Formats: sequence, C-alpha cells, structure tokens
Amino acid sequence: MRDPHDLKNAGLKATLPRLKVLSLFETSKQRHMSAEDVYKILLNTGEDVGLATVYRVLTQFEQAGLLVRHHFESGKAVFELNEGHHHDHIVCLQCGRVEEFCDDEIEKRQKLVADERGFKIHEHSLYIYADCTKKPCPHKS
Amino acid sequence: MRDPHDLKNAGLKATLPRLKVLSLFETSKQRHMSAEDVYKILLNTGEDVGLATVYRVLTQFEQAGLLVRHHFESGKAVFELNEGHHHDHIVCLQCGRVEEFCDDEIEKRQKLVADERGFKIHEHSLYIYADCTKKPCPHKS
DNA sequence: ATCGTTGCAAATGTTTTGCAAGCAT
DNA sequence: ATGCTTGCAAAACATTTGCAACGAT
Repeated sequence: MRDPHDLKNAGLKATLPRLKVLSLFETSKQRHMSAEDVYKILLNTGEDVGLATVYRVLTQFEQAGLLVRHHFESGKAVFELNEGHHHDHIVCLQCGRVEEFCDDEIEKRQKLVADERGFKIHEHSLYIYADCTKKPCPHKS
Repeated sequence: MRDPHDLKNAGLKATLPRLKVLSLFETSKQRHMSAEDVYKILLNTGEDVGLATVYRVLTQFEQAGLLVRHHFESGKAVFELNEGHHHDHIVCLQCGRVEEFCDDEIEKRQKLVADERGFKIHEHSLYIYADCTKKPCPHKS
C-alpha cells in the first residue's frame, strides 16, 4: 500500500486509513482532491473509512507537511501532495480544472508586492481564477 | 439612504433591504464584508433585515455586477463594491486583512500564463495569500 | 497495557430554499 | 392587482467534535 516510513517520520502511527489516503494521493491521476473525493474513491475501491477520519487524516497530513490545502473559491477545500517544488495554480471557476505553473517574473514581483506591504508569502501563495474557454470545460466536474 | 437609480438599472426593485445593503458598502470603511458582517452591522444600526435576505441580496448584486464576491481561503465569502478599476488582492491567512494592489508586470505575465493554457481571466483573477508579519496582525478579526 | 486512532452520530458554521405574508410598481 | 421580495424556519452542505470501541507500539 505505501511505505509506513513517511508517516512515522511525521510522528503519526502507520494506520490503515492513513496509509490508504496517502497511497491514493500518490497513485491518483487527479492531483487535487477534496475530502469528499478521497472518501468516495476509497469507498468505490472497497476500502472502509469514515468521512470524519478522512477529514482528520487530511488535516494531520497538512500539518505534517505531506499535503497542501487549497480552497480554490469553491466552498470546499482540496488537497494535493506536497512534493517540495514550488508552483502556483490557475483554476477554472466553471469546471474546477486546475493547472500548475511557475513564472519567474511573477515570482519576483509577487515577493516585491508582499515586501512592500509587510506580507510574508508561502510556497503556494498565488492563485489565478479564470475560465478555461478553449479547452473542454464540463461546467462542474 | 441611496439613489434607487442604480438598482433599477440593474433590473432590481428598489426595496429597503437592497438600499440598505448597497448603502452600507458605499459608506463603510471596511471594503470587504461577509454576509454575516453585513447582517450584524445592519442589526447594530437598528435596521431590521433577515440573514437570508442579506445572502439573497448579495448574490443578486453580484450577478448585477454591483459587487464582486471573493472567497479568500477562509470558508466564508466576502464581497466588495465593484468600482470598475482593476486590482488584485493580497490576503493575510492569519487575520484576514486584505490589501489591494496593481502591478503591471504581474498583469502582463498573468495574461500570458492564462493564454498559454487557454484560460480567460476576469477583472479580479489573481490572489496572493500570505501572512502579514510586520503589521499588527490581530490573528482573526 | 497504553494511548493514539477510528467510526458513528451529533454539533457547528455557512449558505440555500420553501412558503406564506408584504411591498413596489 | 400582480409578481417580485421578505422573513422565518427548515434544509442542505462542508467540516468538526464527543465518545466508546479498537489498534499500533
């Protein structure tokens, strides 16, 4: 299922639900998933986990630095694996499609803007919300 | 209270609750307010409006283009008056403080990034979430 | 054996909706 | 008079929490 090592490093016991959730994020083609997404996928896979546990595990993983939480203006939080490398997100407001990007110039100006105003930016600080018109946009996934 | 004109233009009847809410946005020192904020301020001012009405009116104003809705990674939506002039937002994740900014270089690159990926950006597309460390940060308003 | 973890159900917080009464036109 | 609007209460979501049973060390 998954190496219990990473969990132990994070100070978390290597329990079934935690291994399943972490495993899912590492094997899923979908990089960004909500608690409900994770819960449903695990159910469909025949795994038996409670929704409350999924929420708890996701929060613990976020605090342990294994996952990053985003809100993406949708009313529900989504999580992605924290793989260290910096990137920002552009999100379609119609269908929820997420694409990652990295632009040095934007990085530079972003830090400038933040510094001027006394803000300290994070790894994932910057979001662009837009509409994906050219690509197939299923209007709500 | 407020000129009923703008409301009529938007195809909305000039009712008391709507005039009060619009008026509040135009007179409040706080540019960004949640439904709860608006509701409480109106109550404290002795005005009598239902919370459900506040939610409905805010949504109608958003659709009419009078207000802009943001989520700001906080679990609750906030609204601001749409005054036409473009700007982006940098938001403190600790206390919710919002500052507006406009950076031509970021604009340019943002459009580029969006174009490359087939996204169409809006007036308020770009957000930076950060921590305001240098300024007094009340840690939750 | 101990203490963290789980699942369920209940609680919480935000936003939406059904419906009868009320108001703008 | 008509039809949009309101307020309230209830419903709908997303998320969190209390608690007794369970599982990893």
